[in-house]
Amino acid sequence: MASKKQVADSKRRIPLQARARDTVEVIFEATARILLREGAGALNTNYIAERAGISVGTLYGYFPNKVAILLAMARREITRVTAAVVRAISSADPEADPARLAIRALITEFSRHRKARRIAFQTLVAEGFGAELEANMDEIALALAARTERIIPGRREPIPAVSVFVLTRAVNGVLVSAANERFPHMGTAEFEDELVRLVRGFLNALPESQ
Amino acid sequence: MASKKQVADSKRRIPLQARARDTVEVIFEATARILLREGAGALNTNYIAERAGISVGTLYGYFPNKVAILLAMARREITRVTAAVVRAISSADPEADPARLAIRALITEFSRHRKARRIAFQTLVAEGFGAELEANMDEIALALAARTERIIPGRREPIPAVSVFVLTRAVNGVLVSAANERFPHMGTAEFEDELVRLVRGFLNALPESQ
Amino acid sequence: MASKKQVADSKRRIPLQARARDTVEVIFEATARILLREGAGALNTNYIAERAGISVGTLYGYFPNKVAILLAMARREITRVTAAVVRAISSADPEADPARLAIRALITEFSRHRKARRIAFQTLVAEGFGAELEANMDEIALALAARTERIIPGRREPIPAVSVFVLTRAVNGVLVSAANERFPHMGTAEFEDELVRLVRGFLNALPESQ
Amino acid sequence: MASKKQVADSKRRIPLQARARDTVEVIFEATARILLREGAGALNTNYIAERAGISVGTLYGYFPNKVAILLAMARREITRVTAAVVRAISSADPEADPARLAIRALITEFSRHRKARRIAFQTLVAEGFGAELEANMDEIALALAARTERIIPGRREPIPAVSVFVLTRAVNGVLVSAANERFPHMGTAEFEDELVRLVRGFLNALPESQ
DNA sequence: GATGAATGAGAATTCATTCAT
DNA sequence: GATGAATGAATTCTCATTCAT
Repeated sequence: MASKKQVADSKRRIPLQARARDTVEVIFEATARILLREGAGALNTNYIAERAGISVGTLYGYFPNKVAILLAMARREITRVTAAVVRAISSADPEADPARLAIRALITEFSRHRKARRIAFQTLVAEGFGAELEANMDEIALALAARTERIIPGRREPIPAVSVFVLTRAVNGVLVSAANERFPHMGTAEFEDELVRLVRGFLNALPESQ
Repeated sequence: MASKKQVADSKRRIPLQARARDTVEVIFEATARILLREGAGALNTNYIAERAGISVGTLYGYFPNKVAILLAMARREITRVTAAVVRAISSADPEADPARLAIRALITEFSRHRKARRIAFQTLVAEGFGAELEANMDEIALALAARTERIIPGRREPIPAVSVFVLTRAVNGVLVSAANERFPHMGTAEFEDELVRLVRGFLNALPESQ
Repeated sequence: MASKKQVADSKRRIPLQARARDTVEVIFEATARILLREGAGALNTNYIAERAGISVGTLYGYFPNKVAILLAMARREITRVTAAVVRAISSADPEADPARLAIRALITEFSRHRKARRIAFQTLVAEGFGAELEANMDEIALALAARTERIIPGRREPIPAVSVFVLTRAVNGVLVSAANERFPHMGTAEFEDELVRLVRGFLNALPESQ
Repeated sequence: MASKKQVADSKRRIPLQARARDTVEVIFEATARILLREGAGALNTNYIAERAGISVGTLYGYFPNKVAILLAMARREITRVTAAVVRAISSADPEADPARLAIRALITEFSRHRKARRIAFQTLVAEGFGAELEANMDEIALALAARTERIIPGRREPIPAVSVFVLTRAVNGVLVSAANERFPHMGTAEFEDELVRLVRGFLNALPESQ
């Protein structure tokens, strides 16, 4: 790693055409595969290009530097997860428990790409881009908060920031660990139930919930 | 030419004598200081040795490579945290809530060395030794489980494995995030209360708790 | 960190294009020059690159390590010597003694590059590729054997394997020693005569030479 | 390799006592084993000491530097071979052919230690100590020359220097190759016969052999 | 005499990035 | 747009040798 320059390069071509989108995809896949199979230590731009079946020069046509690749991967992942959760909450059966819907969506998303995504995230945190990554959890929280009343019937005041922090990071922590440790119950109803219990238990224990 | 890298490690100086322990300590301190003040990108073996006031050769007498240093640091940290929590639960005032004692000890430990430890941990996970990290959480859980009755008055059956998993990883997730994101409430009573609420809320919601 | 050394060599630039051949040549020349003028102790990859007027990185694009350079040089040299001798035997005056032609060609070839080739050869043997060296002698012997009748007039049966071994290694031993010891008579007619005498004397002493 | 200093160190203790002789022996054995099993590239003083079961410090008590170890090994070997051959020529049945006796002794000696000795020699030649090593062959030649008349009945004039050179290096070359290539016929009567044929054939072909 | 931790100059090797084709 | 050879600063790692105990 130890990058020297990280100046955003605005004149890089934006992936608009199908070809360009393919190339980016191919780069992401190669990166994920290396991260997954050989670890962060084996990740380097020449190797990514080789595995992606393109030349380094081409790779640098799409990303200004190595960190940018990881950053783009992580951002896309974040966007995906957030969108999936928000969609789940919004579009679903109005009878259903929004917390459970959110958790179900999160479990589904976290089951994909597992390790590669985590390593991408970690690399980024190590490079100092952690803040951006955490922000998305608050976005999800926000979407849920908009339905506070449905989640905590009768409650009107917004949930305190500290509580939001604890709850979101708790859920995230469970999912990350489950993905990392290849937790065997990851996809089961039991696991979902436990996570829901975690959330509901916490919310029910909130004070002046009235 | 083309040396075959002798069995290695067997010839590594083993930290047994006082002098050796000092050297390892000095290497850890230098590593932590660099990580803290200059970031992971500035970490290299020559620099560690220089800051530690020893020669590179000596450093390589104790660790086979850079990653090994981080790994050793992470492992030591794990041992420390686990020990501190177990100690807190065991030795303390029998009136006190064991869950709160554990959380308080965890918060204290996670507040130390933040950045250095985080990078060491990330290395450990990135290199595929994540299992060790998780193992210690289960050790803590075990210590707590031994006091199930005190934590959940009246309950006799052991808490199910999935529940233990969810709870431990939830707490860990919150603490890791708080440390990583330099969460401003990290040391406050409010934060502790919220974490305790997370735990108690979950436990109280457990079924057939009788 | 801890890179796993990607499959390697597959990504090594393969000397096919004119440019690449030039680079390899330039590396060989620089290596030979250093060996010649400053000895094996002064040979290191950075220095080779510097003398070759290329960057170390480029050098590593063509050879995976220092030993590989010496190995490649030795192999090329083997090929050269063998080809020169075979050519001498085949294309020359039908009146001439093939044994003398072969010896003359060998002396000519062994007089070139002396030191550089010797070190390259030694490396090859020391690294366990000695068999290659020997293989070429057998190839020369084969070429000569095809002319057995011209060499030993009247003889029909092939020369026994042990005899071939002794004769080829004897000639090789003399030439190697002459090159290594900077034998002052190396280029003289007297030296050639003595070698021819060695060969002829041996052949004439062969039994059942009907 | 690439030693910087090679000043002979006269104040080194001379191996006189049994203990000292043992230590030297143990060092030689370790060196030979490494050379044999792992090649010249794996040879370093720390490793030799480790394999020899002594400390580096002790090793340096017996040899002033790394090259000195190889040199001592090679010298001892040379002395052995030379002595064995001279002994064979002198003490044996006066009826026997001295050339054959010498060759038989040489074969016996070359069958021992094979590769390790060769690598020691090569290393030394590469370090510039080749001349000394070659000298011994001339010593053997001298011992044989003293019996010229017995070897070439009737001849009085000494054999010319060039002829001596060719003959000694030829025999040496055959033996070295046989040892290196683990020539299967190394110990057979046939092999001995061929070598004798090489010598006798050459000698008989010498001019003015009145 | 033996020990082995420490030294540090020096050699090997990597990899992000550029740029001429 | 793509290519991939070239670059070289930066790092990792080695090992002969010393010397205090």
